[in-house]
Amino acid sequence: MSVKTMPRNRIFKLEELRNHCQKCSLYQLCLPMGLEEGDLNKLDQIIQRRRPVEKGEFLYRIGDPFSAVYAIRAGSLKTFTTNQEGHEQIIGFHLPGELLGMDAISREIHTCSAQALETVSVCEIPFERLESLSHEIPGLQHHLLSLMSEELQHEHCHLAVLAKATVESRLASFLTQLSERFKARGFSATEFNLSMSRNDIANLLGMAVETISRLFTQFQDQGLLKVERKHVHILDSASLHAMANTCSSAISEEDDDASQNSSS
Amino acid sequence: MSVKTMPRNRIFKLEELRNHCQKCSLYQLCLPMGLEEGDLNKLDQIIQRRRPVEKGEFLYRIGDPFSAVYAIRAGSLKTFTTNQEGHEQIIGFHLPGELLGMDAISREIHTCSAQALETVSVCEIPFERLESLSHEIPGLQHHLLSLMSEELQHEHCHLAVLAKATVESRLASFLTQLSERFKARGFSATEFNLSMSRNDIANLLGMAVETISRLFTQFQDQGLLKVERKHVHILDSASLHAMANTCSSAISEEDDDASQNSSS
DNA sequence: CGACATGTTGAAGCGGTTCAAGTAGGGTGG
DNA sequence: CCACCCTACTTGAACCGCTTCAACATGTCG
Repeated sequence: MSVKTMPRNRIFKLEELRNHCQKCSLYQLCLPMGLEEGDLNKLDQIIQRRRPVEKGEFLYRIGDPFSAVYAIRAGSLKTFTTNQEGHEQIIGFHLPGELLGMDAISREIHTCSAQALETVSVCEIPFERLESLSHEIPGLQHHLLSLMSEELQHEHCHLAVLAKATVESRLASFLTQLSERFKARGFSATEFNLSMSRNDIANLLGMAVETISRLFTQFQDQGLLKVERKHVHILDSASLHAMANTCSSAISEEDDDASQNSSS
Repeated sequence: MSVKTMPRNRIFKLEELRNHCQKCSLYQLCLPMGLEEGDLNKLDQIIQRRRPVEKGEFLYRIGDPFSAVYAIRAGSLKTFTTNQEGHEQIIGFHLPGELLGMDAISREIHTCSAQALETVSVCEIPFERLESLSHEIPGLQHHLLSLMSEELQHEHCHLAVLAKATVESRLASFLTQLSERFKARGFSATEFNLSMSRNDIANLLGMAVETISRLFTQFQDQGLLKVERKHVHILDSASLHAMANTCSSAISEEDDDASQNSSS
């Protein structure tokens, strides 16, 4: 019933371990989507809370054996691969409510590293137990597949951006998507802090840091946004969105009113 | 027991519908991996064979309702998205034994189009039935997740290539991976025909057709390969592989002897 | 307060695109 | 079977978007 001996990680207060998913603010984003209360309890029982991962620390590294997936409760991370020459390529930034590590399923070792951009709190979900639970709970299996499918769609858009988009379009696309993700989490879509460095953004978008810097100034001069170090305030999200020219599958259902909102 | 009324598609001879997965040469690549005989039969019963898809025809298009995934039996396809301006971005080329369409799970509509590069034969697998079968068959659920995880890994490498690699490195990476995929299917790893046009390759790798053309001549001059129209003969796969500089997760388990093979 | 990381701005250089022209297949109809 | 066309591919030369290099500014942390 209660969580058994916890592997090498300090655990949190016991009451937090019970019925936590129901209380979690990330309810819709994370795993429990569409599950019934009884099922939620079952899920809760296999979830472990790990001690916070401090900025710069790794949640896992390339080559680590795969044993669990991680749901982000707070903070943000970056995932990246390394090529033969040791060059680091950032795959994505990850926000609360997202599930990390599913790409390791087939090889049973992690194929990218996950590093905290700020202090991060995660739920560790042993994958074997999650998998067997998916056999009992119909919605869970579908939800796992669904999450991976979303990840694929997102990568497809990222591919399209890297393959052909101009630098303006890349940054616009990045900011637009980030804005929408914040919005989905109940934060402001127009004002937020970047937890990642310019270097990380440049890396993700396949360009030079200097170019990112120049673009931020350019966007500011054009009145698209205000930026001061990490803080970004989007002023003209419609233009930014038009500039982004993302692939059609990236378009959310509420795009129309999003562009109406700020076209004034 | 037998397959019911087939939706709008001509069906093949009835005996082909029975126990087919066991006889299929793509046994290890496709779905049945690690399943027992009884399970294979269950799977076989939900699989439908569609009439061949001719070159240029679509298996599905962006926006089509998602009802099935497709296992490629013969031939090859390309999948691509379209951005707001209508620009087509190729996501990947797909060979026999691969499963197509899983990226549509979450939205229940296809987010990319799949078009045949040559005459293609596919097994159509109604997704709802595949999903419920996954509840009965433990290995199947894992296999589905595993396939999607592999797809993610592959996209990660593609991302890394598009973000930073030089044009030489991109084409080398493309050829190396294609070669390995042919090898895995029992074809020659050093001699094969490209089913896609130079245009398609250029699009996939985010560069101009002219550059692809120049690179093929350059590679030939360097003695890395011989190429005549669609036919490619790789002469120095070791150098090509070194040039590729792919992300480490792309490295297959047998890379060592692969590079030894041709380093003479 | 100094030292180091991070970010900004300017100027030069180059990798790859774009434009332009030409070549080669491959299919069609006479 | 050949003449024809059209598409796919190749090759050359000019151009330009972005990177690279360099110098400086600004935060941040011990």
